[in-house]
Amino acid sequence: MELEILLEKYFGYHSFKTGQKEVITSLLEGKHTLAMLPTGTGKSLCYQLPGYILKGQILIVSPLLSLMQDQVEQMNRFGEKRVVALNSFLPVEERNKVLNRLNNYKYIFISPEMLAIPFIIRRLQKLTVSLFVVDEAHCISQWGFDFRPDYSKLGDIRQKLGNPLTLALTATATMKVREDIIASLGLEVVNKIESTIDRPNISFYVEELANFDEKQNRIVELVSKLQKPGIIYFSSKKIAEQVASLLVEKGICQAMAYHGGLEQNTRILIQQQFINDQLDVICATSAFGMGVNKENIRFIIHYHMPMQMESYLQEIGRAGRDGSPSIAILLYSPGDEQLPIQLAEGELPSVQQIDWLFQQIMQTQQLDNGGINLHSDLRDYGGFTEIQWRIMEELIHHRYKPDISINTLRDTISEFVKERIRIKKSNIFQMRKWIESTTCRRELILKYFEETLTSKVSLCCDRCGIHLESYESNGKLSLGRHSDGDWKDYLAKILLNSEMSE
DNA sequence: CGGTAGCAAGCTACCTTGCTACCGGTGCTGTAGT
Repeated sequence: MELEILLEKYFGYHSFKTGQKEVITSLLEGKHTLAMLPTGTGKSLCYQLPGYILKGQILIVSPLLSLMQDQVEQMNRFGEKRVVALNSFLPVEERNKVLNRLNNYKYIFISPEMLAIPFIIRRLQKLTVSLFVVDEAHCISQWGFDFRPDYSKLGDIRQKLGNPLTLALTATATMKVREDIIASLGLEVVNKIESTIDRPNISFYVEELANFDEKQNRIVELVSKLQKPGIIYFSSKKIAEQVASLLVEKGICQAMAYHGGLEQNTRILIQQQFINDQLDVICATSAFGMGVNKENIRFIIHYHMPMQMESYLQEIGRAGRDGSPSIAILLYSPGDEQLPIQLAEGELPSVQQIDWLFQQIMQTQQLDNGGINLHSDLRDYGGFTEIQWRIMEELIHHRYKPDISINTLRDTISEFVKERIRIKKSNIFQMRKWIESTTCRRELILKYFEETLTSKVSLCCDRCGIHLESYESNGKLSLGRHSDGDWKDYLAKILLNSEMSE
């Protein structure tokens, strides 16, 4: 009862959404908690409310600067001023001020990278962190092994902060990812609160097309007929821009491309315009989506397949937050899996590069108790990308021990890299298996997340095709991609049927 | 793997064809003074 009073007092809500109270109760009982709650169920309340009960600071690890800024602004609007985002947005002078009076803040948002800086940890150690929160905790597993290695240091940091009570929040995590999160954070006993990942109002549709041109034409067709707004996902910044221009030139919709290559301000502007309904369609790379709270997204089209089922689920999960019927369409051409495979291989250093680097180390460097000193010239000569080089630095630093030989070190690192590529390829293969499968797509996704489908939804997927079959039996329409007008009618019928079934 | 940019050869006088090399996604970040 007491929790409801706090909820009303500080947030103005009368009742909790699914899972919130359970998570908060678990934390207040002192249990480390892994909460898997669907997006849009107010995950941030799960750490904000305990802040009014627990003494000391709430430290929230967040993956994106923009996400932190949003949270801080939102909390300020709710009247909570003791909030700060400790990151590189904060000018140095101000950052020092904040660091000198951290005690005045109740909620501290921080990136894993900043959290890895010894100077920052020393400051944080002076506080009493009563709750350590990892927001979007699947990033530990998705990014921690290579792209953002600081994600894998959170366990050490937790320990340095005195093993505080911990909350890991995510919307999509397989059993394996949940295990990664728990192991990486060094948690022993964990209370898991999990809700289904199924989104019954999102239908699945996979369509095979011969090539690039067909895909492009199909996108034009689909976007002109589908109810908007929507997002189209690409694995290439250039193609995202091309398609956005094409859609605008043809007068089909207000579209803009969104990817990591754009200026930070431009990105914020485009996202805002989309949220405010000034844009119908975003042609995006995987950079788009985290923290986008838009209720009425009606379709998600995949021009390229994502690199794993988790990413796919996260991306399509941005549709239909309002509960109305929405559709996820994936366009596939044979051989599409080659692009993600190339991306996966290119992210990690190759075995050849590793061998070369260790040759250089053996020829030119002396080992001392400080470990291996890597000269940055080697990066350029060895043709390492920024990410590959950082992975090498991390691995060498992390796995070097004075009592192992340099050859052993090289071999362990090579093995690690090979294993990572094997896992990534297997994720891509899983994705392709789903695309090619002839059975119910929803059932397969749930199976992938170790869930079973309990009740069949009326608008499921192209494989279930209940509505499609009944449609065809009228002898008029089919969902073939050659039937221009039919598609619109088909969707109209989908929407009508679902309204009736509600 | 598949698309494309850039260049050279081939064929005929400006355009086509063919070869090669290359690219493809996600984000964070301490500083100054001794």
